[in-house]
Amino acid sequence: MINISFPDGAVRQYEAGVTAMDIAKSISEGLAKKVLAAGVNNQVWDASRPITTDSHLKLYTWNDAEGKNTFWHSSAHLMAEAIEAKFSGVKFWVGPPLDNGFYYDVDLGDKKITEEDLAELEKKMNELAKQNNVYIRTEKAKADAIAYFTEKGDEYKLDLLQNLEDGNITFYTQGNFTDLCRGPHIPHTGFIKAIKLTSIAGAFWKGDEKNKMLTRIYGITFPTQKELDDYLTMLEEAKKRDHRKIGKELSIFTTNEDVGQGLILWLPNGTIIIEELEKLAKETEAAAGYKRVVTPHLAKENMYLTSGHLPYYADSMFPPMEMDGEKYYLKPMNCPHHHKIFDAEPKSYRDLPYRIAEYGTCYRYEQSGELFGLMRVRCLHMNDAHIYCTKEQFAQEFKAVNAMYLKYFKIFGIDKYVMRLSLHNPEKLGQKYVNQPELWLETEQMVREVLIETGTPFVEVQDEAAFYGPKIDVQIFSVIGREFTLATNQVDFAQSRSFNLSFTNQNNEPEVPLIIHRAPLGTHERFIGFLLEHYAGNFPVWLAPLQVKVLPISDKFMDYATTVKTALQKAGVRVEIDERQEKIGKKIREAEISKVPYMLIVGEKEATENKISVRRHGKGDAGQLSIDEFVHNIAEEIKQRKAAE
RNA sequence: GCCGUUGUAGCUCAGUGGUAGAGCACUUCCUUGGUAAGGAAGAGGUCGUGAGUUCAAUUCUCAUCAACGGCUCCA
Repeated sequence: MINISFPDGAVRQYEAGVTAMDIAKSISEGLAKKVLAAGVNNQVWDASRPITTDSHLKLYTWNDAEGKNTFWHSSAHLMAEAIEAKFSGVKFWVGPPLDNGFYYDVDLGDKKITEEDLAELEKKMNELAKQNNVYIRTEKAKADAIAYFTEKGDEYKLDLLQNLEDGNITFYTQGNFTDLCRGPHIPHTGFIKAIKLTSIAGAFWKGDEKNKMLTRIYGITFPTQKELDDYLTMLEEAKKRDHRKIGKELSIFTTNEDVGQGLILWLPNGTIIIEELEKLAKETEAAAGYKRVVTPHLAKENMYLTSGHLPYYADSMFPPMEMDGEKYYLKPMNCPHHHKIFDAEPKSYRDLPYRIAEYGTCYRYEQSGELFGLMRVRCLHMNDAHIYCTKEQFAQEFKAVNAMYLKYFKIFGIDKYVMRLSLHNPEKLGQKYVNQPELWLETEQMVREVLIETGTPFVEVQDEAAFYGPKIDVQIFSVIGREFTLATNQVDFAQSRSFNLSFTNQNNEPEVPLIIHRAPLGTHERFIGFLLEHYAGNFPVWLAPLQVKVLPISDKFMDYATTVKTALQKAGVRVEIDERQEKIGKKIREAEISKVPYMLIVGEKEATENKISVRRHGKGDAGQLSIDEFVHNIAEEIKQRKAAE
């Protein structure tokens, strides 16, 4: 007999060789029907795997991440079985679970899979799932496994085997499909009741673009049809918030083939948002002691050799323009220009921290396949600034920048983000990162300490630093789940040396400053793209391109509507009158659809009483106010940059 | 850049080897209406672009441009 202890502290005795499934059954049949996997001494096991020693046991169901992962991993195997049944001779790479669903990378050889095939594969999967085939775990010696896949001619699984230790090699079989797999798996395929194969995509083998491209098939499965339906509905809802869709509906931006890929044309509505953001940034930066500068979009080759951009960043730069025997580059970042400004006049320690800010226009050659609406573009406007400071001043300056983020995030109500400490990769020193190993470690530690000291939760990620130093990135997710860096706060120990920047310290000696690169509002492009999704187009009043729409009941009240409009315009409010000969219901409907925060309905009643009837977007009738009251209220709401409700 | 899909009116989308349709938007007229769509008429597209096959191409083929889903890469 062995002792099995449960999360609640209970300990019960079972025969050695008992499975988690047996134990679940001994508790209740209902529970047994839901168990997908087991946690045995903090390892995830098959619920059907015999337990032979005293153990801690957790039972995982669909409600646990471990349960879902196992479910989706098993679903990947089920899909593989269906693929093998339909396409003979395919080879499989890996099929892991994802946050939502799973994929399998396959080499289809000469064959091709199309969207139409997905429906057939789903059908086959459903058929196989209904057979309640159990997932059978077997162990093999490495030599046997190698022999097995050599005979099969499966170079992918042989490659996987290379990195596995002998004695731990497991296979799983369900129905007619056997795969090299660490597991674990759900008890049988019958748990999988609802299946949707979502897309086909190419994926480089091992994620290396030099390797062959495999076919990746994505899918998602659920224990019930309802959950699948809910998931698909949720996806549809998310698509409605997509900034590309809302951006078009609200006339925020457009693109044009003749202008070029990734080059955004900001329409008047989008430009209003840009100007409001710049106003906020300029106020905030002025208060924080930044000075503003303006620099050109171009610079000569030599500067980018000095800065390190050409050695480390050339792939992201547009090719040079030649003029009078000189090569000129469009700037991918503002920093080199700013360094020249720092260097334009001698600096003493009294001038530091020297903070210069610019809404700089940068051009980056992003590969065509990476462009994505406003989130990934080739011409971007950065909320940029550089702080030149001493080592002693660094922590305080860096903290002040972090505080600035948080202040902005509060204004915008941004609360779903991940702070990422982005570190270098020592293996890529000299290629992707400047070759100064000690300075990397030293500055990374400085940044880490600032984060710890301020109690900011963060994750550390290797190989995400800038070429000139470590950084903190604020990661956000688009509605369709893509991750982006929204804001960034970076240390640069490299460029001040390469540019020979110095200041005179208190001992009358030259000293090299540290540089902080920071962009709390990121770029206009990405920030507004994010905001469109964040607010689903329902901007707070201060940001809304049109803040008030006056809706006359009929054109008899056009004069009064004009009086109202004029009063608002005088207070700096963005206001229009709907002058069309339409019924009020239609005017309201269209104002609602265009997401104008305030609709003011004016007719007989209002005109005689010198009032307006207020309707708040998304909320409906908000009662009557005098013109003066309303003007005062909205002016205050705008001034305070009140959050969207 | 790579793999795959797509490209028809301002928008959303039908459709066809014999030079195109719907709804909404737009224009005009009627209507002057009180909190999410009043009625009628009209205008609008050489079907992304270029070549090829064909008596004939928007439809088939190829190339190219762009968008979308991923991969790789990154604010």
